[in-house]
Amino acid sequence: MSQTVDRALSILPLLAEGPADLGQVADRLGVHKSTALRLLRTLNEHGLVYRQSDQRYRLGARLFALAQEAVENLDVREIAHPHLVRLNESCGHTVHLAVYEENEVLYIDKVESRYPVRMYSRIGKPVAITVAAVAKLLLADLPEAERRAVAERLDYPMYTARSTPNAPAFLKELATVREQGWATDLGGHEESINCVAAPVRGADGRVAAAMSVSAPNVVVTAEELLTLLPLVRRTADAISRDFSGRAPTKEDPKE
Amino acid sequence: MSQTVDRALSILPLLAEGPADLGQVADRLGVHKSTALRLLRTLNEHGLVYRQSDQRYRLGARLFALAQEAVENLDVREIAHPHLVRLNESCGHTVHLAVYEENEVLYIDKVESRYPVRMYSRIGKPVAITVAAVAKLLLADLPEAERRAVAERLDYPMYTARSTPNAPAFLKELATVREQGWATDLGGHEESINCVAAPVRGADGRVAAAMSVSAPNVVVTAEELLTLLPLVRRTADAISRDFSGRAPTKEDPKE
DNA sequence: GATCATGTTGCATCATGTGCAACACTCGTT
DNA sequence: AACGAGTGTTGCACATGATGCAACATGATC
Repeated sequence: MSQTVDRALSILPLLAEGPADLGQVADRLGVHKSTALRLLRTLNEHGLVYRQSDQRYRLGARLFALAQEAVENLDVREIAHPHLVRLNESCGHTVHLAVYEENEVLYIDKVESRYPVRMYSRIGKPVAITVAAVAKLLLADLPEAERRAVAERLDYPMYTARSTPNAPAFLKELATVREQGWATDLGGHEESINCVAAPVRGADGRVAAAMSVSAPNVVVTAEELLTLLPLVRRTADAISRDFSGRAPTKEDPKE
Repeated sequence: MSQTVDRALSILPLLAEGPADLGQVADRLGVHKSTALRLLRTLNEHGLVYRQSDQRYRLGARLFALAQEAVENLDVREIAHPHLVRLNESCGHTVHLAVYEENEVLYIDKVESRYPVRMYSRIGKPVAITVAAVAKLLLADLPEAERRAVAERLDYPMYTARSTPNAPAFLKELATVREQGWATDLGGHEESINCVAAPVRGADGRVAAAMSVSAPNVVVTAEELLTLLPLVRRTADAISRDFSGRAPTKEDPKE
């Protein structure tokens, strides 16, 4: 669309791989050094790119700040947070909130387990989309055609023996999830970790987000974790009510 | 420098305030709607901006992913992490790692407290620069002139009665910190929270990062927390050794 | 069904971004 | 010291590509 901006933005993922100097950037963009220089300068002025002491460029601090502000401003997140905390208080395990956006599912909130053995994850980190319970819920709600399309173009890494192996298996699983209105991940991502998840729906009934409770085998067995399902579903429903009750993506409280 | 890119990037902070529609964006940029549209489209293609169901734009998912990758790739962070974990295991409190970059100090790593009462903070979030112990260490090491300049242009919000009130007081504090090689924040940000911090130095002796241990009054008193100082300093020194031993910002292991 | 607000497209104009070539600078080499 | 390789930087002439306009589409409101 806009060539200049397109080039400038292409620099970001490139730098995400690691610091690079002017020449490398110019080469990989396929432009003259002077052009790359001007683009980098502009990015630098906006704080998206930082020039370190050895003159190489890397991603800048403003990027974090922007991502921060963005995540803080998500309506669902704000509404859901207190519920997640309460759920964590009553069961003690790690609680996640995730949304789907253009082929990615990502965690937008997390309340840490109170047990010493924790699960690795981070807000903003893309989720293992083919196995995570929250991902199943979010994808299961997509329109038939899109769901198929997404399923087809995904990779199916075998994190463990229980990982979803391929697109047909995934679609089958999505159908089940869609049917029952909740999802699990029993050791599909990490051998010893299980999750149960439930959907948060907006005013239009579409799944707007998904929340899950995760715990390692060493703390509770899968069966024990499943006994939490009603509680998880109740929490998700409560969030849905709060979320769809007011500001159904439409009007903003302020401005 | 590059007008088009400059305009496009100006959209990001604007959207960080909250979702906006095409008209609003065009107005605030001072350009024609069609121009704003093309810029937004380009941003959208790169995933930095997302178009929500009501047609308004907001910051997109790729932004998080980028910030994630960027933070994962920071050399200091990678090297420091195991040390931070070990420190957390031996004292149980929240451990932070922070760096300075262009007028901002931000947390780049964190190990959560094992106590139920936790401190609010998040990786990527800019730190209260005038009071945080880590900020003092990072700023204290800047060259005289820059330190002065930064101190002058900062705001000095009075979070509590113990917050640093103004530039002269801040510079005085920085001098002390520089002298003694460690820093504290005793209720300067949140009334009930205290921190002790120590610097991580690169091969050139400059402060490359700073780490801190934080705990609320209800868990340990300020005096008790101060007894951890030697341990914190030893940890920071260990990180410094690891960090300056190899890859002192110069050559990259790979490529 | 008329009116308004908003998003979208095609196009002519010329401002802007482009690559080039020359220059500055820092290293490491002899 | 002098040299040369590698890299970052500047000024400039050219034409590409970004711009605003005006016309069209869409959909909400009355």
